[in-house]
Amino acid sequence: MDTTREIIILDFETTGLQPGSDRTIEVAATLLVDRRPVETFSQLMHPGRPLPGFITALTGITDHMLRGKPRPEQVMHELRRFMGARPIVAHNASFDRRFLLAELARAGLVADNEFLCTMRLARRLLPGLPSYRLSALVQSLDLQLPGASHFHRAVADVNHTVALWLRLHEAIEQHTGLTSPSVKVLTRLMRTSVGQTARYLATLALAS
DNA sequence: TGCCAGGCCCTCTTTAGGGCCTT
Repeated sequence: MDTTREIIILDFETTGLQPGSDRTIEVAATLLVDRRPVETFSQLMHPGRPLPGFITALTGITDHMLRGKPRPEQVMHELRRFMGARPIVAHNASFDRRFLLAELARAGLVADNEFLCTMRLARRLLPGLPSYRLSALVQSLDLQLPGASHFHRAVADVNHTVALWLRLHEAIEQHTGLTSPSVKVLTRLMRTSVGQTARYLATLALAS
């Protein structure tokens, strides 16, 4: 699927950093059609163990909030249907990709969706910023959203990632004239070294 | 028992090391 006309913006909250031993506790996924949010899937999940104190402090999610919630492997079936084969966008996408594949595998599912990373794209399209963590980008690019100020909750982080995704499209259009870059172009851009980005964007501008 | 990721990115680099980013 080489078009970004329909795309999924994804974010997981988890019990830690290791997909092999940690579990997902919250997911949010927003379907964008022609860059407009159409539908959001979100769900808290019970990881089957008490939350580390650090995670409760980071996310605000408590054991009490997860009581009675479905296990991740139950939620993955619904998430898989919601995402379909659409490309997936996430901030530091390798993290969410590894957790998605691990939880899908526990549910007996697989996925081969393309992944696009707003952090890697931002480093190339918006160079010179002091930090590329999501909260810092939201602040430095003035992307704050009403009612979505709590970072490290899945829906809020997805909403901020949507805003960043749209801002990155503005930058691509400014540099190249492309209004709807393909997955292939965005993947190539992500894999271009930071130092070679200007050259690649110039190539795209000439071709468009 | 003790320890615990993975991958990108920069630079005082490439026979490497450390910081960043995700939770």
